[in-house]
Amino acid sequence: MKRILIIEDDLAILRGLKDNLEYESYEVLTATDGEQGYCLIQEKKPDLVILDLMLPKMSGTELCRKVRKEGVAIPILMLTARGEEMDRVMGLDLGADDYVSKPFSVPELLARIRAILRRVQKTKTGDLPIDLQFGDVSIDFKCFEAKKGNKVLDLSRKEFGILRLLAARAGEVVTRDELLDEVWGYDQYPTTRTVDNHIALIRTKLEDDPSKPCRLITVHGVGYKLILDA
Amino acid sequence: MKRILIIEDDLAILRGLKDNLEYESYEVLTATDGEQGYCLIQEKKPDLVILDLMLPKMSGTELCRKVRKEGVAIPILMLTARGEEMDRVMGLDLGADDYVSKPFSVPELLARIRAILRRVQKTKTGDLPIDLQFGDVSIDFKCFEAKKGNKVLDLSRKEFGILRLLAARAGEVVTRDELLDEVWGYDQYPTTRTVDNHIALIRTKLEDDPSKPCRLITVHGVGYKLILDA
DNA sequence: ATCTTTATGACATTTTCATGACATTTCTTG
DNA sequence: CAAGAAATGTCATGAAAATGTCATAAAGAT
Repeated sequence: MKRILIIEDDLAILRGLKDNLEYESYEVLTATDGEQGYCLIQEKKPDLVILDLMLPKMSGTELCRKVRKEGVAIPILMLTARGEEMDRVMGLDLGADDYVSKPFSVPELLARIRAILRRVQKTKTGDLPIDLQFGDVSIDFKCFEAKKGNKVLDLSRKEFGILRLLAARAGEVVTRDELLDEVWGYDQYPTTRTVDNHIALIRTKLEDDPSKPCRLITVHGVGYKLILDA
Repeated sequence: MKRILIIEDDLAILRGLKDNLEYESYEVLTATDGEQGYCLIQEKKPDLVILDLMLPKMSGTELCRKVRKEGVAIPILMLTARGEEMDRVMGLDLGADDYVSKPFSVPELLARIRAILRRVQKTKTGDLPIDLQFGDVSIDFKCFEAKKGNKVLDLSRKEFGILRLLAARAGEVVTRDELLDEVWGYDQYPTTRTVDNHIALIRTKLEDDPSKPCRLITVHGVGYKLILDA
């Protein structure tokens, strides 16, 4: 679940936002002044900060700059009053990721939050491989394309996901539970047997001899691993 | 060099602005009524428009709305008289990027112009393509024209928008949510099914066999992608 | 007003997925 | 080494989810 920190001194707005965000099932932290907010960023490492520009103790401007100076990359969404505030925020290049003018529409704010989180997510999966190649198999995770020799393989979303995780940890053994958590997510609970079935299906698609797998190896009692160089 | 169009019927103000902007080494175009201004926007594609609210032939309000309706994203800075006008502009969301009240300070105006241009620079979604060509289809996003073979296709604004985003990331899969955010914007909330319908419609227009798409490909569970070379 | 564009919903179709039964393999333990 | 237990492979099946298709209605433009 994503954790969002709201830093806002207007209690009405703060309350309204908190309720809305919690309803969207985000975990919400709140602060009513800059210093408190700064501490919470350090301590709780939220996934996103909603930051009012005008704040007691430390202004949003100052806070934003300070946080960025420390190299913290947490996405920040600025709340600003209409008019002059707006270009001051953008103009000063504070490093905010987006901004919304008060009074704002809640659905729009939610949409922007989703968009920011999605962008971050995308750059974060940068640790995961974009391309994968072994033997005569090549996979492009960005385009969702896979080929064996010059034959196009038809892989499903889950299959791409499984391969991507295995590839990210090529050679290592990955347990079924890890696969379930990463590929399926925490809100779904299929059995570990489901994983086996998917693995078997992937084997039929990209092993030379699916009954004698030499890429997708079973480690009995532990999990599976992907062998790139063979 | 950035090109700025000033639309203003008060010749004294017009002249003053032009001189100042040219001194700042912008390329300056001028118009003294709404219609003329509208034509110049189409023809010269300025990087920014400074628009007086009260104009002969076509008011700034009207012009602004019209331009935005056509999907033109050129940044607009509104000039308004003090008082009620301002509220009216702010209240009606015309789609202007900023407002300055007369009488204005020149340095402030210049600062705002810089801020807007910087902002636009940044948010310009990567570099969206101007032209697109694949198979017997060619699309000119600048002129909003599309042809298949020698037949003119009439694509709607949304359809152009969708194709443009897909083209900007040709080959990659683009999710429905990304399409909704980029093409529709954050202030509208159609369902993801709406995207499907638009895709289907586009297919009928530019696929050879819409029931067997080979350009606009569905990636089940993920999104759509555009294949240029096939 | 008339015509286009757009959004939405119903329904059909396709794809993906989870599950369980049974076979096979691997491991363990005597 | 053998037998049983546990883990895994294999396959078929039904359900669920995603998408295609079409009709309709609202919104917007001319």
